[in-house]
Amino acid sequence: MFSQTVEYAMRAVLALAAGDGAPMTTRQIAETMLVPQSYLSKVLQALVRGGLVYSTRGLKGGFVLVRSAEDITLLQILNSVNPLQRIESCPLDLDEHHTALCPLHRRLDQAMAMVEQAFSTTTLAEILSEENPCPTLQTQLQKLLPSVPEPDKKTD
Amino acid sequence: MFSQTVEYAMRAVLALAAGDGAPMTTRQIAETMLVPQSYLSKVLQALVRGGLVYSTRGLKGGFVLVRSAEDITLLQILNSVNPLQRIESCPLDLDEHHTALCPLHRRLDQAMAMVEQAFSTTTLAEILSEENPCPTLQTQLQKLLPSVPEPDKKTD
DNA sequence: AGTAATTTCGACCTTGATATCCACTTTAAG
DNA sequence: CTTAAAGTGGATATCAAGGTCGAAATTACT
Repeated sequence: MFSQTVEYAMRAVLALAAGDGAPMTTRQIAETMLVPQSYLSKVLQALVRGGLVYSTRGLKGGFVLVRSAEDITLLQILNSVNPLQRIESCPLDLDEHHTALCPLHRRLDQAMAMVEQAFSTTTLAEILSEENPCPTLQTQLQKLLPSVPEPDKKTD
Repeated sequence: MFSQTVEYAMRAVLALAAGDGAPMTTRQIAETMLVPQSYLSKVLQALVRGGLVYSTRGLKGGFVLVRSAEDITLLQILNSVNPLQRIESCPLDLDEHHTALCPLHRRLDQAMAMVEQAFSTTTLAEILSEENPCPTLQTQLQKLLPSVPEPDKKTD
């Protein structure tokens, strides 16, 4: 239901949010998040155009988040890459005179509204603060950024 | 978020449910639901393979619903055309040892779960029973099937 | 200042999936 | 046996996903 590009975009922004403030290069993001590097550069450009990340070229350049993790929602990421377009009017209705949707498209639109609602209330900070049962991400991040703390692991 | 094919499939099944029990031809469905006829035949085949509609060839042939409108959900239509695949395990986690999803994919999967839930509890009968503010569909249906009643229109 | 190294940016190219059309074959009714 | 239908396969177009490569920008080092 969500495209590969959306997956990559979310991983990329998550990587930036998880790191220290320093610019991350495409390669760094690609390696930590296991995303094809050459495609990631396009996704990142979409995020730049979407106003979510800022890019600086040249040595020590890379990508940084424009806002802090608390102010970035999943919906913003989705929208800068695959804008979620709600159903405005019933595609079956030729003359767009009335505002109400037919029952079918009301359901379809409601489904999208639910996703929109859920994603618009989920911030990156929220995601990062939850205990993270994805070991790969932590491992990759630690390889790259020694400042990132180890995950709270149950001492067994 | 939903493909064109899904749109067409839902329109087609809705057309069948709205008609009398007699087989409808691809052309009839295409004209009532404003779907490209030549593509619709492929969508209908997917619905046949999905077990939702039954087809008979030859003269007086066409498509009929296998079950009644009360027993067909939007999810079944979606699944026979674009199977909604939930996220089973975090794509970042190479070795699939643990069951829990990471926070990001938990959200993505929750979004799909909501859609799945909404679609699985919506039947065709439910959609048909609501007052229908989509005039085009009614008009087209009446052209084809005189037995279909006029929509409840406020007598003005 | 000049140059080399690093990195994004942008423009093409390939591949695969989706959407659409058309012609031919098969099936069934009369 | 004719005719009306679904079924099937192939041709085509468009879009998404991914790759390649060179140009432009920026920093660092003489």
